[in-house]
Amino acid sequence: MATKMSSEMEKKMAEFRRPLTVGEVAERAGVAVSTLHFYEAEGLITSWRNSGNQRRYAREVLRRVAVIKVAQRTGIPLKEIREALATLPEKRTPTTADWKKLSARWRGQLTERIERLTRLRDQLDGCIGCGCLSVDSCPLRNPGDRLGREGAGARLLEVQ
Amino acid sequence: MATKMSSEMEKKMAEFRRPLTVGEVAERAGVAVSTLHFYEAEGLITSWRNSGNQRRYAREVLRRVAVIKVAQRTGIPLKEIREALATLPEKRTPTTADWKKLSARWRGQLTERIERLTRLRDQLDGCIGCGCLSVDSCPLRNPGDRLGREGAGARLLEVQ
DNA sequence: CCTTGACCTCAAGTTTACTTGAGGTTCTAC
DNA sequence: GTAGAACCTCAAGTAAACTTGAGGTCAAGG
Repeated sequence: MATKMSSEMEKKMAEFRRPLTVGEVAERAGVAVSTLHFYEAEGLITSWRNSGNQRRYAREVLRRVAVIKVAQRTGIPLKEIREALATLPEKRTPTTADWKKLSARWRGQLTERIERLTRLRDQLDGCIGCGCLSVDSCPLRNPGDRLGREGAGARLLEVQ
Repeated sequence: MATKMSSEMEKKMAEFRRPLTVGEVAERAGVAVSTLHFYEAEGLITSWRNSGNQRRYAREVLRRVAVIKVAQRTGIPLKEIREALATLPEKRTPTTADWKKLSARWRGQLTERIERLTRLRDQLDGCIGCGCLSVDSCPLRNPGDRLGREGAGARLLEVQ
């Protein structure tokens, strides 16, 4: 009984397993076909070819592309994304735990970015108050009260 | 008595008024000389030339460059920065109020960016919880519960 | 005076993340 | 079996924000 199923059901399962074409992946993932070509060339995703040299994708690629997009939105460059993705197992389909690791890693970076921007906004608030961005007294100009003798005003800001 | 001053004092005032060379501006502003050339070509800063065709800058340029850097850190492209700077009065040296307007404008954009990133982080948190980034159920994949019929999953995210 | 460091211009190169185009092949549906 | 959509490769283009390089001028100190 458990091994029996309707031919309808079989069809659906076959459909679910069917590999995807670039066009399908592009549409479902919301990216251009050329982007998928590009990601493949950059080693971010993989595919195999059918007899006519056309790309075929496992459904997993959809999640991968989604992850790439999310990571990008957090401001992470593709290079780093590729490195992070490289930590995923190649043999088996990545598990929940695998994806969790990536999420956690990026969450940290995202938090850092948010904090940096928030600090900047607070300082900008102060500067609205004082109307300044003054060369001598503005925290945006002179973080940590270094009075720019070394002429590193703006640069120090970037580092912080 | 009020009109008298030592020659030392006079020297200092003269020094303070003295226009700056590119090299000086570069060092004090913490940017490369080539960057200043570039900013000038882009209409972000201005200078005049001495008899030997070398650039000379008013001290005000230091504040301008600082403002540019701050704006950039909030993620605003040079194009927009140029437009914002163009609202400053050309005749007189910008006042506190003038700079305030810019700060306020950018503060808004900065806040928006922070909020966007924070939302993203919250969603990522959810996804760490569910370990997913699942095609069907993850808010990062399907914002606003649109189930991607239109295949606009990831793209919609960008817009939001 | 003369050297040396600071400047000058203009063109071209760099990085990131893709897109566009040309020229040609494959697939699908009628 | 044929039209038209979808696919292929490879080179080149794009945008942002600068940097680098070549070839030449200017200025300040000894």
